[in-house]
Amino acid sequence: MLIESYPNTFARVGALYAGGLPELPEVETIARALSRCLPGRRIRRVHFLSERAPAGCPHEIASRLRARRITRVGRRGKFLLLELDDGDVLAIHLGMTGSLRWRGAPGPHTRAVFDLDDGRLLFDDPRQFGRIELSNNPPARVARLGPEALEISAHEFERRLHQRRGRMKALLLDQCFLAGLGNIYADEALFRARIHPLTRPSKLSADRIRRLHRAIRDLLREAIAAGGSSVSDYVDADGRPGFFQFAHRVYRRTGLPCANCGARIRRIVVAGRGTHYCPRCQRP
DNA sequence: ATCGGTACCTGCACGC
DNA sequence: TGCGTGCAGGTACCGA
Repeated sequence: MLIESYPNTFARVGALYAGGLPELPEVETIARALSRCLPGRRIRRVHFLSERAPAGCPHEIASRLRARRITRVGRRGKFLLLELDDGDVLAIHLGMTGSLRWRGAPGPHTRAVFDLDDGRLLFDDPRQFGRIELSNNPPARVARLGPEALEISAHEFERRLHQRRGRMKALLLDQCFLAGLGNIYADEALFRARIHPLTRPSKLSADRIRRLHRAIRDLLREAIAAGGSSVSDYVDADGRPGFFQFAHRVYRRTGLPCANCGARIRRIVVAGRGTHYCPRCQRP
């Protein structure tokens, strides 16, 4: 989430935790916002406030970044990519609670400060799952990502599914299989496609797979549209009504009635993650 | 090779 | 009231 006033947003019903997990739509929204202000700017100085944030030696990264110009901002999966004028790429992963702020003051959870020739970018991350990595080509973690969730064709999606044998929920979370989905959108996509999270890919009909492919695409597009609209003036983008409502048909709605059939939403653990589904709409 | 489980981390909800 | 405990999850890593 790109936010201007950290404490303000943080106080907002814990939105950062309940629904602000940075998945593909959030990172895409941030990338679009940053691509309007970062390209062309030069990095004056980088300061890491946590040893954990940088993937590698913080002093070396800061030194290599000094005086570099940012040429382009992109996204790959959940990675934010800042391309530099010397060909290096700064890959930022927001982890679970990471956020970026433009032109604010450091707060209690600020882990990195990027002073630019005009402006300042802050990296906040309370739980410190986020990472900042600098490399002269796509980092290994980025290179081994699967196809983009929004770009894969239905045919390719089906082909890759048939190569795997795990549970559908675990598969959707696997970034090597498909890049961009997190726990929220995995649950929501399976609900839309009426697929039980424990289903194995070999049990799915071609029609069901096509429905899942479409569900993922529609879900992510809707989420980006919602995020994008509220972030057009990202500077005070700390209120985005409508976004989280749409996202939560099953996610963290345990015990509440299914919007489709009224059955109570159930919660199980799959691949170590809380997994929410409708026992009636999503039969095994 | 592939899969499932665990560690990392910290704010918060909950119970005694 | 205050403290301890468990939970949340993206990714790396480990062992089977």
